[in-house]
Amino acid sequence: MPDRRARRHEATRREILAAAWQLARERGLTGWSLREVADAVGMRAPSLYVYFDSKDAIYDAMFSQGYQQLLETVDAVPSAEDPRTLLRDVASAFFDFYVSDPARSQLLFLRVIPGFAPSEDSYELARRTLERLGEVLGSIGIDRPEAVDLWTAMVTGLASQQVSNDPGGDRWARLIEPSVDMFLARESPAA
Amino acid sequence: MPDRRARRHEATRREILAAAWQLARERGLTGWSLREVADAVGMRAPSLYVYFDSKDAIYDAMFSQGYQQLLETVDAVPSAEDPRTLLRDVASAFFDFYVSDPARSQLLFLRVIPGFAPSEDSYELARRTLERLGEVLGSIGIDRPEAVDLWTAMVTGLASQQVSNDPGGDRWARLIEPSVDMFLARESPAA
DNA sequence: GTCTATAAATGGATAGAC
DNA sequence: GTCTATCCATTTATAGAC
Repeated sequence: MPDRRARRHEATRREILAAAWQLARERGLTGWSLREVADAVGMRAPSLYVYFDSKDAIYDAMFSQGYQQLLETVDAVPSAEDPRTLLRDVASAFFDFYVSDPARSQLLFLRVIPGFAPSEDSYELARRTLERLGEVLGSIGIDRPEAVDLWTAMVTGLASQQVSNDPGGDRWARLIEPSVDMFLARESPAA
Repeated sequence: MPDRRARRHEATRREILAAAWQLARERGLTGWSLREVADAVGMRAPSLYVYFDSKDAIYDAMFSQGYQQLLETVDAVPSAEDPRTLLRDVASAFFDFYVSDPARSQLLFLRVIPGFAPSEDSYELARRTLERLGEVLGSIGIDRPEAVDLWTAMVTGLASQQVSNDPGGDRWARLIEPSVDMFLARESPAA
């Protein structure tokens, strides 16, 4: 049972990540230091290096965790036969995901941190997550790559505008349904 | 003619801003220091304080300059009677503006710099610029606020995806025309 | 695994001579 | 207006004792 120590180690890693997320939400994705993370978990900064090789390694773990959460979010959308229903549900889920944590969205969807690039593994997870999103759209016949690209642009655009220009409001949230209708009118006129 | 000195002062300010833009493009919006800006213009860092009160003051001037450029970009779009033509031109102009300088786009459209907020004046310029954009859309009958919001979300979404997921390519650029058609099909079915 | 101590660098900003 | 000198804070990261 050598797992005892390994499990504790993993738990502490998670605790550190949770503290980093909290700080990122409060002061911006790049607005926190290792000292502050250490304080938040009751450690001194150097001790963090037992769990992460560098600050960028923390960002990388956050990146990975964020895409894991997105994957779960996508998978949690109830399947539906009706394209309109499914599209609305997926769009809402993604929109909420994006808006509920703008710092996370900056990390996952924008290149905001100077010098940081996700590791190979993390990038692969991101790729798989977006691929899954494509599969969900494919399940209702949206399978042209251009259609998928158009859909992602539309939904990320709505969410990004909501965050930047009406934080806390619903000015762009209210446009999800009209957008879905607009999209469907083009992509599956039969429906 | 006390302008001599004032004009030189203004010219140096512009030179400093140009250096800051250059560094922002090369190393990311927040990936540069005052020392580096000073080096780039052949000064020492403290001398910059003759021209700007702080680093945030430089960001504020960049913010203002960026929206000024966007205003000019919008105004440079040839007026057209045909909605489809005008929408395509405005969308392309905005898309190019966004994609051609991602660091500028982060500054203007995303809240990326911890602790920085534009001054009252700069914010007012931003507001006026976006208002102008609304007027251009209004000139072809797109005047419902929801329609304008939907349009901005769509175009910023396309540009943002282009920058993040296919830098240097045209994967989302090719979707501008289809997007405009999709939008028009909804907003002015008569056309 | 956690600590103290400290390196080593960098950051923005100020004081004061010239 | 520009400089040198320097402050003072902060940062990430390492060394080594416990």
